[in-house]
Amino acid sequence: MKRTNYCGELSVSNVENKVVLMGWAAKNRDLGGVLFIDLRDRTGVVQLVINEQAGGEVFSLAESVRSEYVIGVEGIVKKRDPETVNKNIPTGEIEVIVSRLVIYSKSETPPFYIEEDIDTNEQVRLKYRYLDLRRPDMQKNIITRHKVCKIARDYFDSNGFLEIETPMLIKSTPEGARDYLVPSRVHRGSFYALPQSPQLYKQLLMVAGMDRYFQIARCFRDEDLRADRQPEFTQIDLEMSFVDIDDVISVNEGMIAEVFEKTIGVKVKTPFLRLTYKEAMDRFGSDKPDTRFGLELINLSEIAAGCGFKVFADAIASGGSVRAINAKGAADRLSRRDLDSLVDFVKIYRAKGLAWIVVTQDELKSPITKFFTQEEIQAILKKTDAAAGDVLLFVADKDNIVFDALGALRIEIAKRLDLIDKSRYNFLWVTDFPLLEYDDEQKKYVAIHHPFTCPFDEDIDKLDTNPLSVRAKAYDIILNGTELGGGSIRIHDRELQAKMLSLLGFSQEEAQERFGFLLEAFKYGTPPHGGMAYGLDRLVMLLTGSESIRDVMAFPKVQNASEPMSNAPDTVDKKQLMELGIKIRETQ
RNA sequence: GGCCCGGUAGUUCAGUCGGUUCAGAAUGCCAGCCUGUCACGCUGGAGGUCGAGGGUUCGAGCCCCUUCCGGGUCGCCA
Repeated sequence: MKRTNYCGELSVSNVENKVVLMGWAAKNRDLGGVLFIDLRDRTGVVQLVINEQAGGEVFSLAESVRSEYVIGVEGIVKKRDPETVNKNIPTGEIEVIVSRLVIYSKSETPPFYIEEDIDTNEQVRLKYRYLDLRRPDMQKNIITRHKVCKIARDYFDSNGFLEIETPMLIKSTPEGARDYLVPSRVHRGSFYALPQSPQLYKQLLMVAGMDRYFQIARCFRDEDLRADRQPEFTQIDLEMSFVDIDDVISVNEGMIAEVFEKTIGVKVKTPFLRLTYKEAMDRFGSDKPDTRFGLELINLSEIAAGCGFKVFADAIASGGSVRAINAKGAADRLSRRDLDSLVDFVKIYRAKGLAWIVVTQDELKSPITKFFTQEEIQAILKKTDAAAGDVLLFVADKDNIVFDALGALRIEIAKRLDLIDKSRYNFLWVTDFPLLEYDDEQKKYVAIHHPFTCPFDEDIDKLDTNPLSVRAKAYDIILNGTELGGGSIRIHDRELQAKMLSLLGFSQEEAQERFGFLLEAFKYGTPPHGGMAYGLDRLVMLLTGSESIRDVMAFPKVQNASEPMSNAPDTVDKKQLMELGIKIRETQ
């Protein structure tokens, strides 16, 4: 038998056609003299009908079919009687009257139902991932992922980009995430690293005159996992020559618009909103703000400076700030107990506490109002636009703690009060990031983006005098509070690159040792260039409405970075280790 | 590394104060019956290392300790 059609593609237009279908038996309904089987393949399900009188052999064979048997059938497509139409499935108007049936393989009873919206422990799903992936919603996710890749490829191709592969076995980079290392057999004691991103190679491709590059690139970072983070993930990576920020942004807005329209039919408006890093932090306490709801931060430092409440006054005196969120009209939805739990919530972010004022018609309920003068209280109420029914929530600390705590609190409150409109797709760019930050632990400057990011032209002078004030030509693209991707214009000047590396604490020798090949390349004519990279998995996660990146990866890893189906990683033969010159040392 | 949540039939879960009724439900599975079902129905049946180990107790699914596994999160992720 040779397949003629897919199950889900049959319709009334196929009525009276003789068809051959292949797939998995999803459900049997044995009524005695007539037997129904739902046949499922990638495209959907269709009902098979086997009548007893149609032929004893086919019927008895069909009676032995169990869930997930792989079968092939030949039959005639028939229109169903109106009273037997199933409106719940797309093929519900027709059915296939089976005349031949082949069982290609039997199946043990699967450990969970092969259907949408199962309520099964993820551990079990991952152990039997091939069964999980057989479920329609997982198939949809994987198909969407394929479409995104295809659309991105076509888009970049038609915009003059070349798809170029870069190596997976590369030199270890000293900064950034922890590398996955691969021992070299030939060079005993030496290691390759798996790429955290194709960063240096794509820049070298620009030096090589490829002009526009893209790649759907696998990347590796040996860091702890999250719902939206895997140690092995995929980037849509691109780089362009002779461009500045606006060029990169507009090419990418076009790509995103096309992806959203062609996958989920959402028309996104371009150009996207742009926020500077400073504005994003001031208003949302985050460099990846979710703008689907309000609850913006309000800076009360001016009012609180020198006030009678020591916690506030001290925070400001030591260079920090006091900021607040006004949860409008939430007074009757946030009980005293809820407020206590919010106090605990902000402590996760190292805030020492959370002060609050509940505004009612005739009084202010709060543990802190007694520390303020009437004037100060009035100023606070005015600045926060407080009205009866509002709840004001304050954090006072160093700026970064205030932002972390209130930024997270903002989202937490929005979730609890159900303020988020899930039908919206709020894209925005965050720009004007600082180039550097000071790492107290390492006692040195570190690049916020990476060491190849170009500073603002007008800030270059300040590299020597006030490095922390230098802005970077970097940009992140944010969707609904998730960082989808980011990039930058790169340094293309050898001197400036060398200066950056020295500012980051690399000695001349170290810089030469680690990045010598890049600096060397820059001697030979380097075009101005820049680009960006998307987290493909996150993008698909948002497109499919998935809660976890694992739901859009065929074979993801779990929190301890292992893979439950194959049980990777695993020990290897002594012989393999011998060849590599590796000995496992027991640690205590 | 820290914090929070979870682990009981194949699956999803309930299990009160530690005690008879505590080895339970639903679903799935198996068998029989059934000619229009589509969550088919009816009758019957099988199915358990209560994650593991230790402790307290006359007695532990339940209390205590240790440990393993999974999820979330902080740190980490240029």
